[in-house]
Amino acid sequence: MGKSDYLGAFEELVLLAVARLGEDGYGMTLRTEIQERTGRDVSIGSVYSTLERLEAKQLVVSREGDPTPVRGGRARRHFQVAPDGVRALQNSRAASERMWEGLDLGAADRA
Amino acid sequence: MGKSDYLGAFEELVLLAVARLGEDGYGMTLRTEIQERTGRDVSIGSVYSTLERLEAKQLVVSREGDPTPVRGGRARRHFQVAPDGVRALQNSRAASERMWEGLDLGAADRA
DNA sequence: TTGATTTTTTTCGTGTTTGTAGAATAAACT
DNA sequence: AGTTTATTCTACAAACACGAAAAAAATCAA
Repeated sequence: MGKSDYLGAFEELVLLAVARLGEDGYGMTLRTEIQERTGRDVSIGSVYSTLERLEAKQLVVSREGDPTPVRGGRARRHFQVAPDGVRALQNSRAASERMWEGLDLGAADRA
Repeated sequence: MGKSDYLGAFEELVLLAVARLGEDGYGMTLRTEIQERTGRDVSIGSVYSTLERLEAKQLVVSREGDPTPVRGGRARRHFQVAPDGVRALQNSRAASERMWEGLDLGAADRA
């Protein structure tokens, strides 16, 4: 029942952003990374709830950021990809590649 | 509000399968195409409800199959990718490529 | 030739998971 | 206290998933 290990579309985006930003990624920067790369407008709430789901599935791990930076604002929560997250991304990419392999979209359209 | 033109993960899979099979694709064959390419077990109900959603969004079009083949069974409903569907796939691929671009998953993991 | 049976495919009904957004809250600095 | 930066909460919509049920076409049996 609905319990599948496959990534949702937005989950994959967030997970990729986490992977890209390495140890420094956190809610705010993950959001802009996605926005800049995809041109898509992303609400911060979506990012956080997705991060929570990814962490529940053990695809990412988080840690509290240093609470002593020279700036205002609450401490950051940094995210990193967990081993299962790497695998999930690899699988997802492999499946996608197989589906795109040799496909000519023009032909599909013309037919 | 929740109204986005972005493809869901499974929607993209189904749309790609439709594109691959050209004019001959219909529920059953689309299902096996996805299964064979991705190794993922797909329920027929999911395929159909997704096809309906895609058609409502005008990403695919369907037509009744010839009801005179030499075999039992109900007539087929064939699907083809519509112009908007082609665009949706292109966009989705472009975004994905930008997110994967230059990413080293091993590095993300080691960090 | 009618109607029961088999085959193939689609439709329905229902429950779960993901996606989306914004308001509320928290924690740090000045 | 006020400002800034960031996360958590809440609520609802959309997407996904499954199996049972229904349809429609062919075949078989009398």
